[in-house]
Amino acid sequence: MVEPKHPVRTVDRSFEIIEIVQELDGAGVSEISERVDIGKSSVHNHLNTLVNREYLSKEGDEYHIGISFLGLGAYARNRTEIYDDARQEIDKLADETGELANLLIERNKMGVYLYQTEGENAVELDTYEGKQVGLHCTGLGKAILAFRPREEVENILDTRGMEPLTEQTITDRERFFDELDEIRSHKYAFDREERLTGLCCVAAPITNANDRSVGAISVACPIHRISDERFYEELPDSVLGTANVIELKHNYS
Amino acid sequence: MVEPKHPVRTVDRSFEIIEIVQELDGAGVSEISERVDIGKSSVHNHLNTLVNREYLSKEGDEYHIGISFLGLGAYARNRTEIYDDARQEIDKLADETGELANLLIERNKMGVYLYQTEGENAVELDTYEGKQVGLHCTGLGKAILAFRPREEVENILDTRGMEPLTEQTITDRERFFDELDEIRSHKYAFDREERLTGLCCVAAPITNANDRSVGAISVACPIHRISDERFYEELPDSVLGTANVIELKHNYS
DNA sequence: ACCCAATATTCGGTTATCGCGAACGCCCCC
DNA sequence: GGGGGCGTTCGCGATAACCGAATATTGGGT
Repeated sequence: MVEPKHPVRTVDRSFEIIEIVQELDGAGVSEISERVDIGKSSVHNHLNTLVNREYLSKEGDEYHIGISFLGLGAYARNRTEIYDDARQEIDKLADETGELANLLIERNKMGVYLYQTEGENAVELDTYEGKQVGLHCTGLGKAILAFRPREEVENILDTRGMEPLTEQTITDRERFFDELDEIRSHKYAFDREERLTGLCCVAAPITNANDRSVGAISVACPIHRISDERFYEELPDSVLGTANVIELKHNYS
Repeated sequence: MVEPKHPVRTVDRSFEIIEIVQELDGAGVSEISERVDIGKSSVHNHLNTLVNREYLSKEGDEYHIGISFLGLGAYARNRTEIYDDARQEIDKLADETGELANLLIERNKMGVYLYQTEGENAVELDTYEGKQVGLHCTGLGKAILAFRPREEVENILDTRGMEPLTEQTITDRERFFDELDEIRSHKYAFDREERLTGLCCVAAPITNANDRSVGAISVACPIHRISDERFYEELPDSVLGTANVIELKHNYS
């Protein structure tokens, strides 16, 4: 997390370009050149170097993210502790509930969606595998933080802040810790429009033998389509059950 | 596919380092330095620049592939024509057959595994999402090539060669084209230990409205566990059925 | 069919910076 | 407690990354 003493600027520039290509959903030389404030010729060299290595693809005059990143990404995901143990169970959870089921882990003080499966009636969302979100504003993130030492949570909030994404996002630190206490006692967390207006979810942590969270799972659904009973009883049951199975797999095999 | 006139060497070096970190499944400075033939100090600067951008992670004295690549990889996968249409059907196929079901596309004259799901009795394999393989040596690859113009296939074979991976890999070009004819007439392909000894699979192309393949799906299983009837009749039925559903989704929605 | 504008691409000179090698510091293992 | 193998820091010199202008290419409008 420490700034390198001698950063390789050229590499920084290249990844900046890659990230811009993703953000813009494909872009040409001139457009990128303006954005990164590097001359067109230089941008051109970067782009072609990356195309040559197949990390970008060139489609007409637009450059796009190449499929080679998938190999690296899937590899990184497989290296995580819980992906393999959780995957099938998430599928089942989505199947049972008909909703969108998710798996999130913490990495570098951020939440990273590792996997998601859409049930029959799943909402269409802005989440995708690999997407990073602040830990303070999702049920998943709260579930993870509830099973981390307070000082670690403080440290995460200090670094990443508590930017509100909706009117419901918790921004008061003391209230946030109260909520974590609550979550710790039930072993599941609710999210009522804290990250996205209209969206609610029920999440549960996956903890290891030392009662430290290694990730969290959730079911998400539109708030206007769900009864109180389902939200406060059925879904927590399903999510807790699934979390339990994953924990068993993870800790005793 | 053309060598850039003015490659950005520093970027090349960085990606070489990244690829070595993946190959070695995590590595330290010295080990990498020897492999890429760049001084330790320089490798160190590259590594820390990448860690800073969270594309690598540092675990003790070992550097590892970072989860950030997953965002780029998943993004690239979602941009493909058929991933979204195929995913659920592949799941069903794995469920029905109990075996390992795969989705492959062609990119840059190579086969890229986009998705795979393990059924109940699935073999453990060396494939993972994002993995690239030669198109000539898998059932999936042959299914794709069977529905491409001959000159395009020639071009692919010229570029990527026909390196044999097992004793069964087809290396004779005329025999290969005969096989493609055969595949074209049935709309499915067999692979009997052509890529991996002991492994067989049944594959079918996904074609678009112009009868050009946009990908292929398959079921893979160990050759010693399967009866002739299942291999030559049941599995082709399932695979063809699934391919058909995917084609409908893809072409008419 | 033509032209014009916008974009991608090429090329040579300049200077930032990348990589080297030596020195330092650290930790583990003998 | 010492030695060998690491990772890390630092300053110098050569390299190659960047810039800007010139050239090629593409597409759209009349």
